[in-house]
Amino acid sequence: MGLDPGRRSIGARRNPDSADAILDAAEAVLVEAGYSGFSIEAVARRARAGKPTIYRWWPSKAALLFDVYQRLKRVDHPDTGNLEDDLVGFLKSLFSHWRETSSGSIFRSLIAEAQSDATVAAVLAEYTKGRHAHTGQMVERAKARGEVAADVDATLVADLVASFAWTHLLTNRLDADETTLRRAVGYVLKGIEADGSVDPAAVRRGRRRVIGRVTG
Amino acid sequence: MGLDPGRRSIGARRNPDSADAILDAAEAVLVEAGYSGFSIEAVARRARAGKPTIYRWWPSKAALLFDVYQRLKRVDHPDTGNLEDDLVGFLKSLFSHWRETSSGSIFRSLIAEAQSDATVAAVLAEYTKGRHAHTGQMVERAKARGEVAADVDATLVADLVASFAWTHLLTNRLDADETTLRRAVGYVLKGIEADGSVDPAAVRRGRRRVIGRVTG
DNA sequence: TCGGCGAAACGAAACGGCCCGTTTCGTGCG
DNA sequence: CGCACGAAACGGGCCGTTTCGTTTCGCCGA
Repeated sequence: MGLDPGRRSIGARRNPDSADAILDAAEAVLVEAGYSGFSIEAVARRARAGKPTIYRWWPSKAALLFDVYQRLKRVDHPDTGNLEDDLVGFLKSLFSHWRETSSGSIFRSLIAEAQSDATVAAVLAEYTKGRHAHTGQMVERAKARGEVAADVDATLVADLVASFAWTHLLTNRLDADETTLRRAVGYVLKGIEADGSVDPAAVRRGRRRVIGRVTG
Repeated sequence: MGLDPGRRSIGARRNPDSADAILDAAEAVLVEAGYSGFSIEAVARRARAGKPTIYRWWPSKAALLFDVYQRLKRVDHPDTGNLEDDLVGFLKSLFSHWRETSSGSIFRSLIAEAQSDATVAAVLAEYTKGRHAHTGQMVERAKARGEVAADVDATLVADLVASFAWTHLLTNRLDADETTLRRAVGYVLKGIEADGSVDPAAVRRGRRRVIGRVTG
């Protein structure tokens, strides 16, 4: 990960469970006081630990955040044999995971931190790249089934779906119901014209009418 | 907006251009030092102004940020008569606007700030709600043209497109070329099965049946 | 028309408070 | 002994507020 390089290095004699206590405290502080109240000093106070101890194990606030986030393991998403169900299930469980554990707050904080710390941004970029690849596998499986065309950009589809999740996390809209999630995924997979109920002539008419009404 | 309530109130005698100088300084500090270097004291130093002057006019750092952002007017997007072109043009000009002015840095900072300040989050939510409505108008126009079904959720489409823009801003990926933007918009409008030659039977097999679509 | 007065906004400086990241010191344990 | 630890304190920065003396106008009476 690159954010906690020297951790558990060879020379380290011991680390009883103070590290775990610190991670516990960090999570608690983050949940109770929010990102604005999340400081190394606050974590140290809560863990009854010294600041130098924290700095010995984590080089930055973000590294600590990242470790806290990764402690909360995420459920792996089953292969339903159908891309839409795969993606809806993914969003559903991700939303509830973010809502019902402290993961949501922590990940929000990580994204915020990345906006003011380039090294965090780099780590976050690498992490999300991996996540996108993972989500993209759902599309790849659909390709293998012949469900979608082989030239579909799986990463881009993952990007669209993950982007939807990110902004809903960042703007306190994790309460979207399954119908909305399914509709959103449906748009990406089948488009908004999917059932062909639209008069093609009208569409063609609309496309030709390009002139005029510029400034809006 | 609610973030700068007393500004230019009746009793205010004058505000020569110190306010503008402060906004200029704020923008400059943000561009040169980034969000992490953006502090009221730094802005005051740069503007050769006193901190109380800044606090007299803006109640918080975020309010100042918001004013700086709104000073940079955005081009209104022309009606091309075609939804795909409307949305691609929207993304293209938004990306270049974020890339080539300081708007990108500022908006990133606003989003980050919203993660630790609830009042900022509320203002940002209202702002983006309005932006979504604006983007949704493109879909509504397409409905009026008969280009898309009348029961399409215009806000949700706007949400998908804007989410894509947000995450690309937040993860330093504003360099997407027009092909990628067009492909992303194409997925949302026409689905991922539209751009390739795929066996329709296989598609239908994988697809869930859509029932009861109401036509306009 | 003009001069002066006072209110309001200003720049500068300093306040207590919090947090940063680091250093020092005494303790406990292998 | 050697090392990790908790605790305390370091200088530095920014927070939001207060105080102080100055400047800039609007108002009003001469």
